[in-house]
Amino acid sequence: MYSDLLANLNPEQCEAVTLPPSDEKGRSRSALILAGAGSGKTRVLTTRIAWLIQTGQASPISVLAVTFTNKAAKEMMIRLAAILPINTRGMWIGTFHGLCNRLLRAHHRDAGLPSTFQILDTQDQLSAIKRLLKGLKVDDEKYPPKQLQYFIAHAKERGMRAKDLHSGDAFQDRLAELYAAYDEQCQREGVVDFAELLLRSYELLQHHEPIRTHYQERFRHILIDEFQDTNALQYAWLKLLSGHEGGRASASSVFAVGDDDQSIYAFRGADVENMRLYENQFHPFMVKLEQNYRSHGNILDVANHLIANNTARLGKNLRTDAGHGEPVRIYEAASDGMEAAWLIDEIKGLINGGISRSEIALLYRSNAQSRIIEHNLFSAGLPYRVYGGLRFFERAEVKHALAYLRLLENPNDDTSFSRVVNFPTRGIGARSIEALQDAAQLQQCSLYSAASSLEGKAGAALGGFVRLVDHMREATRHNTLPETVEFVIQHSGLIQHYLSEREGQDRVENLQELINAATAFIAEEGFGQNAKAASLPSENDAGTLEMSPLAAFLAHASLEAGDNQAQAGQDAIQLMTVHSAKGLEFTAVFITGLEEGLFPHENSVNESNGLEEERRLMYVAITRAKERLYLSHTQSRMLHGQVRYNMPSRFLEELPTACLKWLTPKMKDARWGGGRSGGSTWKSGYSHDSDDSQVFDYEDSPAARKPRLAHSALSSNIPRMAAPARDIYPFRVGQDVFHTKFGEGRITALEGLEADARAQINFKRHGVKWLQLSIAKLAAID
DNA sequence: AAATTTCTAGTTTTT
DNA sequence: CTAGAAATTT
Repeated sequence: MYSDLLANLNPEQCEAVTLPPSDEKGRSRSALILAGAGSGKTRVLTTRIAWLIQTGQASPISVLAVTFTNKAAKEMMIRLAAILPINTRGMWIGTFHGLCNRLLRAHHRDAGLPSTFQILDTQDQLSAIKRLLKGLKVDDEKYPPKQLQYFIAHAKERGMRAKDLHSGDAFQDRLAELYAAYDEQCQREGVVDFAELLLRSYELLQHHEPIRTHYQERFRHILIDEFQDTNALQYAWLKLLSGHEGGRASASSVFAVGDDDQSIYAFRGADVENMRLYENQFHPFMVKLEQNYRSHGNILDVANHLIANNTARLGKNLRTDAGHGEPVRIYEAASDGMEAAWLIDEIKGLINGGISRSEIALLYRSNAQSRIIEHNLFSAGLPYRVYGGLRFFERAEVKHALAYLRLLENPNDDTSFSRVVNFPTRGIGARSIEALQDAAQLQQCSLYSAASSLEGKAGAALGGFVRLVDHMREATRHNTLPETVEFVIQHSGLIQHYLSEREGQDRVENLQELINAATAFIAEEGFGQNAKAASLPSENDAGTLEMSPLAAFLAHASLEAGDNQAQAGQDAIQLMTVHSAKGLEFTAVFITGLEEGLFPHENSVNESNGLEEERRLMYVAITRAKERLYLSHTQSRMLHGQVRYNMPSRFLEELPTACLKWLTPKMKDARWGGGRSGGSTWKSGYSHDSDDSQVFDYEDSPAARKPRLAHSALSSNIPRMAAPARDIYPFRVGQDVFHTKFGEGRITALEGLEADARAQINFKRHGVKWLQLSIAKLAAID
């Protein structure tokens, strides 16, 4: 009986799960679930699928569930398998890219792709672009490969082909030409980049009516997670596949779950606007999930209060049944080193208090900030784990091995060819490659085919390489996947190369690990033995059936780059950027580096809507915490080899004071009569104890009430250790100054020493400027 | 082809 | 400052 499915849901969740997928006339109805942080979003999504199936309203094969990350897809799969008695393998649950890959494999002919097409990851794409520019003799100073890569990706994310782009601007038009050339190159080589997976499958559905109809009729129930992160192309794809394009009579029921307040990927093309578009075009039922099961009251209040500063929200307020809990603690340090030292102290306290290390997260806005924290954790002997960085399938040695494997599948993949033609070195230098590229250009064929046609010494070496690859392909024809991987690692000479290298031990291990990964892949995906019998019979219309295990493994390697340096099992403190913390939760969370310029980041302040995205980022960070939340900032920080003095983040000003507890005294200051928000000055005193007897409350502390004028900090009775480097400057951050030409302004940063010393000043009339202190005539205003 | 020096650009990230 | 790329030397 399906009622136990719903037994543990609150009324909102229950309403969402049981929304009718169609009305009494049999027309489909869609839904938009606004799911706040920690409101049980994944649970609603999976229960919805289970409910549809168990009530007989949907068969497993009529369900399509889309997520953004493999992790989310896997989690949904596991949870579903636990609820449903059926085999979930036949269901289409996966990432946009994974599902599109599946679609394109099944219909590669109609999509205009070879059956062996390979997927380029971001690195591969960049090297393909570099190669393209070189071949076309394009000045890569004027057209930086990175910029072209961005241009292409963004065009594709908006559904634009090169032919759709003509601006009249010569530079833009040239970029579009290069985009066209890039697409031609990819087509020739039989490779697709990430955005192409989506665009190509969109076009497949668009141009092939029978295929489109087939999938439209099959997928009667489409569910989408993290809807706020969709880009224009993904939205169009959804609209087409669900049959909402052009008002088709029997559209599918779409169930979208998202949180506009957690949209933090606009910088890579995500568009929250899709939520409003969806509302207007799909006319969905709307349900808000505002009950939070994660955080204590004070933490939620802080989050709600902060995010209320954003305009253009769909509007939502989280509430909890848990008590207020601890106040949110704020700490001001004199330097980044001091901040890290305080973190260590506080963490030790938490651990002594019984919180396990893996339940403590240290968050920062940018990766560069992790270094000093890591250093201090290391010195203190506290185990930690840093998220982000190189993942397994992105490591150079692994990519080399994969390149050989890809050549077995698809010899026309010039990116892979270039990567390993001379690695390990076999006497094929830059000159030979150039000759080869010319030959390939002339014959309009791949480097691989051109290699056999080349004469002379270079030709001999290249011929050797081609024969090596051909030999490996022949020899492994009847091998299992792990055997093939092992054979290639051995016979390509990769293992020998790294064995003879001084620091190659780790790389050798990673290559060995690749064989294990292949073994695990076979076991998990059920390739080889009786997996086919186990899957649903209706799967043969599309899916993994006609893919060779090697092709599937290569796609898997591109689409799922694997874990970051997972020190799994170890109980370690978690370090990561705020972005990568999305979707996670911890008992105790520290948000560090809350300074103007860092968080919000200086680059985003000038972007349109940049500040609101930064604020959402802060909202995401805050809502990761279950019981304890700490916010810290410092007066000075080493950045790019220079000491910088930043003001406290404006976000600190936007928090409700009743929920806060200052571990260091704070001083209130006069504000601008208008203009930018924030702009308080903080007293520079600080207590080394994090003992609560030293705690100062925002409004009530004696230090806060005592007026302290700008320059008094220099001559003050404040503890000396507070601001060691400050006396170097005749001014300080936060001070108001007068300039003969620019008028009144406030110092927002100081940097450089002696003759180099300069101040960043926010002038009332003339905006933000950097002025050399040795030149500019500045007078302090009392 | 490997080793060394010089230069340069430094948000956020998944697929 | 400092990682990674590019240029240059050996």
